[in-house]
Amino acid sequence: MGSTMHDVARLAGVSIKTVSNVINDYPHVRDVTRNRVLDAIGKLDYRPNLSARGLRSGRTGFISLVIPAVRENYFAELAHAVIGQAERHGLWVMIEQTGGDRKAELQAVSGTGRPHFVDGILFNPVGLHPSDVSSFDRTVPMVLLGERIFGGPTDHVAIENISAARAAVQHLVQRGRRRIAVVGASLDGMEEVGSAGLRLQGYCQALEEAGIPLDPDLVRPSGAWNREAGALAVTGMVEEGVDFDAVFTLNDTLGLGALRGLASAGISVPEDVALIGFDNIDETLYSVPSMTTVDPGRSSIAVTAVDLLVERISGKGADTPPRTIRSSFEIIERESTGSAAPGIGTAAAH
Amino acid sequence: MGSTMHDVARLAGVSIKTVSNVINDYPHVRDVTRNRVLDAIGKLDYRPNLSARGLRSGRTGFISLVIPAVRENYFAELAHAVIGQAERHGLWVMIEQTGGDRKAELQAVSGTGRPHFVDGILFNPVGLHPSDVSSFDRTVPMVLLGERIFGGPTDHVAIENISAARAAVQHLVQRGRRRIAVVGASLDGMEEVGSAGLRLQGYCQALEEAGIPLDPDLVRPSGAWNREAGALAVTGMVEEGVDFDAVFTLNDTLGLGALRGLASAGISVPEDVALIGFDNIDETLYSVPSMTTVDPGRSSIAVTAVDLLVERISGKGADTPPRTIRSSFEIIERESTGSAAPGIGTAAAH
DNA sequence: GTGAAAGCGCTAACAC
DNA sequence: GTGTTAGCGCTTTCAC
Repeated sequence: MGSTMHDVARLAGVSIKTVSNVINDYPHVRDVTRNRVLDAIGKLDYRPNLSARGLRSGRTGFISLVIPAVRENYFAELAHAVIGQAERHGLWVMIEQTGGDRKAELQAVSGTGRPHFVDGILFNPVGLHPSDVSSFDRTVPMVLLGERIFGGPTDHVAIENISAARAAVQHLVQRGRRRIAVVGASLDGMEEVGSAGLRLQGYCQALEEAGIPLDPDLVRPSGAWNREAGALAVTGMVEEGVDFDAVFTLNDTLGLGALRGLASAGISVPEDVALIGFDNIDETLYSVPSMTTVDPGRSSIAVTAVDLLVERISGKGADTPPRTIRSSFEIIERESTGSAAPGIGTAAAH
Repeated sequence: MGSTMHDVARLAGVSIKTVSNVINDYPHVRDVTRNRVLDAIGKLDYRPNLSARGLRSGRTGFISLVIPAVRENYFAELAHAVIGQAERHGLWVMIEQTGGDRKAELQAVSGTGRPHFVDGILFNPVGLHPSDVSSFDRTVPMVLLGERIFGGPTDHVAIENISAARAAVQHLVQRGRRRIAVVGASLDGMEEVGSAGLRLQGYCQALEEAGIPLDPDLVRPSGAWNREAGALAVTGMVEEGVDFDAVFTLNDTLGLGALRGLASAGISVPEDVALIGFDNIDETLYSVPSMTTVDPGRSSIAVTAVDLLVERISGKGADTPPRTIRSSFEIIERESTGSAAPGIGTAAAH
């Protein structure tokens, strides 16, 4: 083990309290004393023991970020933003992965079985039912990200899934597309309040507004939201001879896979088929063709969420009722919906 | 605060020691007693306080993974693998980002100023000099990942940068390419032992073996190893009228950017220019065209590294000298170097 | 097989 | 402005 406060105090010829004062930036310490202490700290290579501090103060300086998987780009970028903002508040972030599984999410967030450790939780649910809010851990502050789970006991930074998805489809409609496929959800799941259900609702609303009838053949479920599923969804449509001139993938990763699938099928984007994604992950800028997508305001989500959490942790506004902040989205137009005449290729073959 | 061991002990009608025994799976506890304790734990929703446990036992159950940025796909995938393997040993992982900056890396890993907390450190250096090993924190077990920094005081899971890079270039040579550009390093930095320098050495060796003279115009430095830099590097060559029929990007992200840049320039891959990357990140499978790359054996690196670290933490083999494990690499051939006649396009214009 | 008690390193009253 | 001291919740040695 390393040296302790006592060692530092002894070497500096002061009491342990003074050492503590210096470390915690307590203002009323004379410069001479402070320097003596800092000297001793340097000499001994002293580092505070976080366990002891946590035990005593009830604060550990850690928050946890509960997400499906860092490996998914959207969450990697979210984590990046969260870590950065947390650092500004002097907080460390530990990442807890759930795999998007409802049970694992409940486990992570109900606190059951989880040792008591973090000062707060940032939670991006994916598989949860709205009724699950009742089993949230109430003993530690929590902020919800992403989904809109209304009436929960916690603060919530919500993505405007429905209106953002509607805007995405409107973007395609405005470019003359009529046979717009959606990848990543099934009509059965539309009642659900996860991203899938909500974004699908937005899709339906946009079609209705444009007077385009809903064609079930164009609604393509996909198990996971990964590249493989995206590729399979579009090649599936091609094999089945489904006629389509545009694709709205419910996230960018599906979109990147779809782009890949379309290329394999010899379908050119955006000439034959236009494509729009959702998330604005880094890669969409560098795909071939670059991908039009919906930016859900990820970095502002991270900043807002961390700030809300810090406020709750600090106890300020303990009596403030749960707040819901809606993040603002934006369509980022790139090549995959750019220019060119719509509806040739597979669509023309119809 | 939640309930403590005392509460559980009182409710179960046993002593605090017995509760501790149950929690820590101490074998000699009667089933009746154990069940009574477990009941009480359930009723009180008791969760052990990790700070207290850490303070008392000297173990926190956390290891830290020090990487440039989760946001970079390679590291996101590495983190994923590490978290999974750590879980198997009952360890949590906290991610520390350095931005690839030498100072930040030293800071993260020298321990100076960092509170004493984790049981072990997994460190993937990127900007470090070999001499920096002297300032490593020796008070906590550490395993180095990736670079080959010889003679350090720690275990080390090394990527075979030189031979893997040589194999990548050989792969291009075998497909008839002669004007092979390399993106991501400069000849000035070849003496350095970072990934860039080592991989560049492999490039040079392969050329020499193939009897291809080194053309400085084909060695393209790039500040960062991101998509943008990859795109700029290839468009830069096109604008300068440099003749090339293949590109070796020192990582996949550069490669994805290069693919994008080549597409923008109207150069087709692999017909005009073949491309090979390094890392085998998920996306290379779904890029258009799919990307040939070097798989450095990431998941086995993660498993090996965590296992080595756990061994050091547990104190087993405390007298074992530092070990270096070399991970085995593999060329994953995909479309970007597949088929087709080499050296047309820009190369033919030469 | 279970209990009593010491103490890990720190923070925060409270004295002075 | 600095020192004394109690105790956070747990593990662990040692009795019994």
